[in-house]
Amino acid sequence: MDVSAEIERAIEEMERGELLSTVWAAIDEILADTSNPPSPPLVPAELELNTHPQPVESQAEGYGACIPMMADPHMFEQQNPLMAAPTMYDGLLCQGDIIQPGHLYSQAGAYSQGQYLPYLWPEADVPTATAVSHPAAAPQPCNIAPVVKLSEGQSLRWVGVWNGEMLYEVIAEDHFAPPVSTAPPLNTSKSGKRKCESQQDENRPYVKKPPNAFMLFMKEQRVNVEAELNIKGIRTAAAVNTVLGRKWNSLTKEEQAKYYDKAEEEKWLHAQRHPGWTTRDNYGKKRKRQRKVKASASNPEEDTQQAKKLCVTPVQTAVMESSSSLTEAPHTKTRMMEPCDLQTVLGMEAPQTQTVLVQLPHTQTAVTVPVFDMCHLPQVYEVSPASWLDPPETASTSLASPGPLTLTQIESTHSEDVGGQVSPSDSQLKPPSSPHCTASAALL
DNA sequence: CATCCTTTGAAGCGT
DNA sequence: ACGCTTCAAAGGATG
Repeated sequence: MDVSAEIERAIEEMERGELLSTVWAAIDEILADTSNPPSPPLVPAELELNTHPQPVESQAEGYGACIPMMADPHMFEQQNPLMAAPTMYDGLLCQGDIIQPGHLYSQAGAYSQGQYLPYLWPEADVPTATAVSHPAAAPQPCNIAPVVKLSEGQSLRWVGVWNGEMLYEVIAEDHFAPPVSTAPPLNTSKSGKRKCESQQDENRPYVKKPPNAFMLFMKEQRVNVEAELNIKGIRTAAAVNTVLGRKWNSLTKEEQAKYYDKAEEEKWLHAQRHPGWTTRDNYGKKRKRQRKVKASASNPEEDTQQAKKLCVTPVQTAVMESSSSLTEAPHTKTRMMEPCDLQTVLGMEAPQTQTVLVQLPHTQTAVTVPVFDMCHLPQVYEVSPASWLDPPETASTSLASPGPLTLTQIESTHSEDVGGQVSPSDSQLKPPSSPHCTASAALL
């Protein structure tokens, strides 16, 4: 017997409010199974969500290094084309006051030098319109990390993205102390040198710049060029790079565009993994020998101070991801996050997960209230766009024609899967290229 | 062992 | 705004 079909049929016969209650009851039930102490009361259908800026304390580092939610309430007022359609998350989380991925990104804004990357949460001085446009048409997040209030004394706090999915932690309101990150340094370069000076001071990894288009091209073509040059007895990297530079310049715009797109994608991912990071953090850390000698000779202590100053950004983990019609945005593709990245985000081992797909009525996309229980068998709920289950539609028709409400128990995945880079998003229900917006929650 | 060399592009920095 | 500097990758060469 197909359990999913049975559930779907039962759901179709239910009233909406009853259904929502049932959904949340199911969620709560799993929470109760996986949490200790017991889960809070059932969340009412009129789920209260707090999208206003939430002061987050004790998050300067580690797992809790969630973004400072210093947001501007007006950010949610920014119009996104997606929002012209029926609200995503309608009913469950929307009602005009819920997490709306489309609102997590602002539309307008220039990506200018010296400002912030699209996905950054500057510490204090960001005006409302700091949002940046992703050159590759990615949506832009606003400077908000919403806190979803689940019920009395319990909320979801966004902690980052894992495998392209939003991760939330379930937080008790009296339990805001985040675990200390055990994430290993991200610098996996074989040399291990050139770490940020302040890393040792603040135990923070040196985050390298994302590669630009040419770097990606070099990476891809290096082997070929090396093979060619090796025949001639030329093996120095400098010589190879010279050839690669010529090859790059001989490419057509269309050929180069592929690498520019990829670079934008890499940049976006990089910012997802390292919110708050800018190239400024590395600036001056890798000086030429001459400069370094000069600097250290002049005032080494000042250098150290400068290094500290340059690397003040905490490891922030909150990243939002949009979805829907922005199917061409690089970030909408299915991605694998290394276990160590998950550690960076969550500050702990990749959890075992159980996934539930919830498709909401009158919605084209639904919200996720997935839960990671780090102590027991974690539960992950995944709410996916209706398009995952329905035949392909255009974005507009999909928005205009809400799909049926379904609640599907998908499957359980285990930490081995995560370690093997199989994530909740790898559910067979989801076409890899489908737009999606999901969230996960860590239950602490 | 740290840095140079060599390329292009992105971004920081100083003027 | 403009120009210069730094850093991304690579690995042999150099100090």
